[in-house]
Parts: sequence; structure tokens; C-alpha cells
Amino acid sequence: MAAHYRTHDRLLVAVDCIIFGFDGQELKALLIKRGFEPAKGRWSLMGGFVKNNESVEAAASRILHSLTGLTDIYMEQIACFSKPTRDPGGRVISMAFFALIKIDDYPEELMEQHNSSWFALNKIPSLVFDHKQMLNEARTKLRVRASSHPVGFELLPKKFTLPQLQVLYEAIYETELDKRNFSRKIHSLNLLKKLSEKEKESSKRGAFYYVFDKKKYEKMNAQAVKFL
Amino acid sequence: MAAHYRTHDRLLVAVDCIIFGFDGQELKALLIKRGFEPAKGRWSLMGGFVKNNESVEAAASRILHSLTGLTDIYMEQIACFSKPTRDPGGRVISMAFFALIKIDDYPEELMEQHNSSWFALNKIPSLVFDHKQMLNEARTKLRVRASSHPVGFELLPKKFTLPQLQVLYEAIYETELDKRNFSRKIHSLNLLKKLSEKEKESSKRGAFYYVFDKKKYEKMNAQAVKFL
DNA sequence: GCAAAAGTGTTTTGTCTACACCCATGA
DNA sequence: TCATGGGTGTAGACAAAACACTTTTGC
Repeated sequence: MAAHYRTHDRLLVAVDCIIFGFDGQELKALLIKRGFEPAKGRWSLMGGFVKNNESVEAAASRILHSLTGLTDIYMEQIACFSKPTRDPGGRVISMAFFALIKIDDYPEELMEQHNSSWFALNKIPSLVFDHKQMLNEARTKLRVRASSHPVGFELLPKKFTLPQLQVLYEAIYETELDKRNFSRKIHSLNLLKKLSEKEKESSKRGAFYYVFDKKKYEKMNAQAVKFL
Repeated sequence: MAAHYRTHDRLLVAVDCIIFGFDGQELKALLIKRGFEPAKGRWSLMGGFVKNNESVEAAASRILHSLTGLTDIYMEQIACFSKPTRDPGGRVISMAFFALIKIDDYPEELMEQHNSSWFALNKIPSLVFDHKQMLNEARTKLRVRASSHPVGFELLPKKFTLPQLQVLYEAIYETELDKRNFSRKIHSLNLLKKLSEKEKESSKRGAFYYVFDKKKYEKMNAQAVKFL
């Protein structure tokens, strides 16, 4: 590996992750209290620096793992934020990612340990730097993505009911959906397996559980399914 | 501006631009023969390094300007390419952009001067590094973008005819469109102003010129118009 | 027996697609 | 006068939206 590019500037490259979770009612984002200067003590996205020997995706995975203990998190690039003055601590460009996790997979202990907390999207506190903008773009991107790819399931437990799925999509799109149309649409995709078991907590009658049939989805090698 | 992040790795950050043009028949991409090692003499996207005091967008604009002499080029981030081994010349992460220019605005002299050349998208030669992948993602992104935003006009002269516009969209989507449906769709958007002048080169009858009414579009502050 | 959520079909509306003929003009 | 590309309307197919009642069961 020769060194041809000696004369050019080298920059600090960070990744910042918008981690979305769903509590059954609302979409939430995981934020942490910054533990170091500058802006120590303020709410911020989870982030870190990209190392010399890793891709930005690898950096994001590493950082997500260090916060949540999870691996194989669904993740997607949003955009590069690179205004020279965006971080008063130095010249840092940041690649923003959104990540989708099942909210229950993130253990409470770690929340205390890392000073992290879930915030409903309409109750986001002031954030450091350009993190609010990143979060807004993440939301937009999530909506776009969810409309053509089955990413919602990343936010739900393995087993979920149709009403739960509907509430999730209503949260993502910030709209109300008609349950008959929703049900028909979902079933027409043929991507769910109905279980015989029922969820009985939220109603007396109980709602059937479903699981997402990932294999089937991959088989139909659909780049994009018109989802909702 | 303190220096808080001293211990972290610094990386070379590049931008690479997929410059699209339209010659009235086909979509083309502007490529240049690399003038420096590594991979000197091979076809490549136009790129360069991001400087310490500029954003990636500013770097892309600067680089596009240096190649084409143009300013205010329509431009959009595609994705960050960052595999550690992607560039044998060193550890460089690259932000890919696509750019849309009017093909006639790029003067022939500059093509010789920079060893650049337009290539139809189905006749792209072998490219350095991961540039082919960047180009493919650019194409996808252009399609997505053009389906919901009026970006096609960036590729056409100020005055254009409906048949010209249709051929452009057929090139972007790689499909044939029905001219009656196309015409109705375009007119229903109410974003074109019909001129009284006609284009008479490509037919005896002549086709009316139109211009895109950018002000009107911005007034309807449409984030997204379902375009085609 | 009633409150509360689950589940299911039909009609209406609007959008997308397919399709064919006349028009204006230069050669 | 004819060859060439420009311009226009309508009917059928399909998908999306609106809409209400019955079922189950714990209390």
C-alpha cells in the first residue's frame, strides 16, 4: 500500500447513530448524556470516531454494540454532515446512520450505565451540534424506507399482532390507518405467518400473533415491495 | 476552537462525482482519465480531496467547478464509500455525489484539457476502485429522485419540447412511455410554461418550446411532487 | 349482560393504462 | 402529395379509500 496522497488534509471522521425503538405506542429515539467535552452533560446521539482500519459501517456497528450489547442491528446510512464548524471540539465530519432495535432488547442496566434514555419523538430535548437535524433526516428516511421495505419488523418483537403492527405504522407515518384496509394490505403481501397463539393482555378476545417470514421475503428477491 | 479529539485517527476524505448529462437521446456520464497514480491512465469519476476548511458539498462544488467551469450545479449526496481497502493508494473514504448538468454547458475544449469524455450508461468502461458501484447507485438514486422531484430539467436546455422531455424520462427510467399519457401527466402538474416559439429541427411541423416554472414549483413548497 | 378490542366485505372513487386518428409542414 | 413527427381524448382495469357490523370474552 503506497502513500500517494501525502499532501492532503486528514479529517476526523465520526459516525452518529439515531437509534429508533417502539414501545407499543410511540416511536422513540435513544439518546445519551455526553460524557466528555465539549458539550459534556448535554443530550446527544450515540456516536464515535471511525478508526483507520474500519469502514463507517463497521464503526457504527462497533459503537452500537458497545452501547447496546447487540449485534446484527439493522442500520442504514442517512447522510454526511460536514460543515466545518459543526463541532466546536474540532474539525469532524460525521456520517449519520439510523438503526432499528427492539426496545426490549436494550437492557435497563445499560441505560443507567451509559446515561442513556428513550425519548418520544415529539419530546426530544435540545441536542448537541447538528444532531437534531440528523434526527429529523433520520425520521424522513425511515418513513421512505418503511414505505417500500419491510423494516418495521426490526422494531417489533418476533411475535406481534396485527393491531400492534398497525400502531407501529401509524407512529412511523404519523397518521391514522383504517384497520380493514391495513389488514387487507398486509395479508396481500403474503409475508406473515399466523401463529395459533394469541396475545391476551390488551384485549379480552385476544389477537393472533404473527411472525415475519424473512426467508420468503428474501426468496422473492424483491428490491422493493410497495409496503404501505 | 479547542482540540479535544487528539487521540483519534484522521482519514483522507474524498468526494467523487457522477456527472450526468443528456444529449437528446441518451443519458451519459462524464468520466476522466486519471492523471496520477495509483491507477493513472484509467477511467474514473471526477473526484478530489476534502480540505480542512470546507464541507463535502463545498468540496464537490469546487471540484465540479474546476472541471466544468460551472457554478450552481445541481448535486446530491449518494452515499459514503469507506471500505478500508477501496483505494490502493491509501486509506481514503469517499463521499459520492451525483450532479446534473446541461451537456452543452460543458465546453469541448475542457474535455481535451482534462482528458474527460461522455459515456452512454450502457457503454461505461472499466473504472477504478469502487467507482462502478458508485455509478450504479447514482443511477438508482437519480431514478428515485426524478420520480418525485422535478430534477429532469437540470439536464435539459432552458427551452425544451415535450418530446425532448419524454425521451429524457424514457432514458432515466429505461422504459418507453406513452406520449398521450406523458403529456397529460406533465400538463397536470402545471409546472411548465408554454412558449409561442417552436423547435423546428427535428420535425417539419415543429414542437412548442416549454420552460420549467421554478418559481411556481417553489411556491407550492412541495417537498415531493409525484412526478412520474 | 356489557364493555372493549378483534376481525371481516362491499361500494365508491380516483388513478393508471391502453389505444388511434388528425394536424402541420418541408421536401 | 406524401412522409414525418406533433398533438390530442376516451373507455376499461386496477388499486386505494371510505365505511359498519359481528365476534369473543373477562369482568
